[in-house]
Amino acid sequence: MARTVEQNERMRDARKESIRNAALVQFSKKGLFATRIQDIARSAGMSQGLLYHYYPSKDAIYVDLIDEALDKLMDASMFVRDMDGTAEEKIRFALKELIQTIKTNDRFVQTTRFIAQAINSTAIPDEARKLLDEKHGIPYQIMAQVMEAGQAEGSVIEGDPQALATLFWATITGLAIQFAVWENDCAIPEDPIIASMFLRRES
Amino acid sequence: MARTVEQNERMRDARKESIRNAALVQFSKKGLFATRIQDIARSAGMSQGLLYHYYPSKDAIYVDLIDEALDKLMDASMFVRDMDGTAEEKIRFALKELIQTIKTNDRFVQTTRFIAQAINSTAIPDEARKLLDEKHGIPYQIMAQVMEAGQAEGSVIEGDPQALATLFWATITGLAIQFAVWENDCAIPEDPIIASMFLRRES
DNA sequence: GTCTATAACTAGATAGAC
DNA sequence: GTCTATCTAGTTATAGAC
Repeated sequence: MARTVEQNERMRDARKESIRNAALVQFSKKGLFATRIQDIARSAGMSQGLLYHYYPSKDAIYVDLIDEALDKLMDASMFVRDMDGTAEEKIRFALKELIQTIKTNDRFVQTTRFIAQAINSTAIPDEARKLLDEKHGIPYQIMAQVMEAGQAEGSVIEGDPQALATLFWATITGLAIQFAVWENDCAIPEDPIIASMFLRRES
Repeated sequence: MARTVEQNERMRDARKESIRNAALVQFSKKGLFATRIQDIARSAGMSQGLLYHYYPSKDAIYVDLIDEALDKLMDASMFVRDMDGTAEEKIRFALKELIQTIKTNDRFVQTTRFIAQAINSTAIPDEARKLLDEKHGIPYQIMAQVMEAGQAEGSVIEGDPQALATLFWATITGLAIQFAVWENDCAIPEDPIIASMFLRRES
């Protein structure tokens, strides 16, 4: 009996994940309000009514997705911060990975687009706003720390580390949106070009 | 009598503009769907019913705003392209102006935020999509031309001019969104830092 | 021109059959 | 668990009084 219960749990989780997958695609393209609960249900292969057996409301799906997305972003930032190597290496590595991911990973692009929309909108659930306020600054702070370390080691240009971190993430976000919208019809720049913004010239 | 008619026309235009102003603020914060026609009417100091004497629908306001915004963006781009000076000077000038405008001009930031939302959404009126498809590429093309000229004159780094133009606008858009969201609580980088992405080092 | 009241519609959420 | 049918709230757009 215990096994069946456990299996049911797994089935239920899988179903919830397929709802989240469908919702992420819709939300990232259209935002919270323009996405109808019916669109999500259809796209997840179930009726509208059934969706409510897994999530109590549209907002709840949205909040779940925001939470997941922010956690991934934080984890990636912390990975970069804690990796071995110089600050310059960290910056180069992060940019290379991020640009590569933009080019190849649909899910990442959807997530970035989704977060960009959420940040850029005041019309999101209170709980989502709370999570954004709590967590979204962390990748900025981490990147500011890396920039500061780079300045100490002499590889990063002078200037406010916060401003450099803002520039870093603004550029990545901007590129991810461009790519999401224009798909293959969009020339993505090479990552060393972006890195050259932050790094001192070597002779 | 002709005078009164003319005055009425002016009054009417002024009223329409106050509607557009109110709508731009709302749309830029919340997007098309989450903005209620009542919000716009209230913010423009009139009843919901009266608004329909000036605009036939919410979509019509939206399309008017998109058209206006894209035209301004195009004009600014063409101004930069047609100004005197080297490509390097044009790039430096454009970045300086754009960053300055982000810092001081609320209307510009709202407009950028509005366009960013429109581009990043599939849920906009068909006519707005048509205008975006027609006009939004033009600033990119113009900037690509400037980058190419800069490569010819030796001031701009090597690489696909299209990709450099994408990077240029992605960075500006990203920064405008950041600033719109975090207002004063956001360190905006100096424009020469951004320029250094595109320009060769001088010894 | 301006407002209030309302019609028509959409979409989120629920109920109940299977 | 799953669906269809329904309730209900909220919003766009219109009608009609002043």
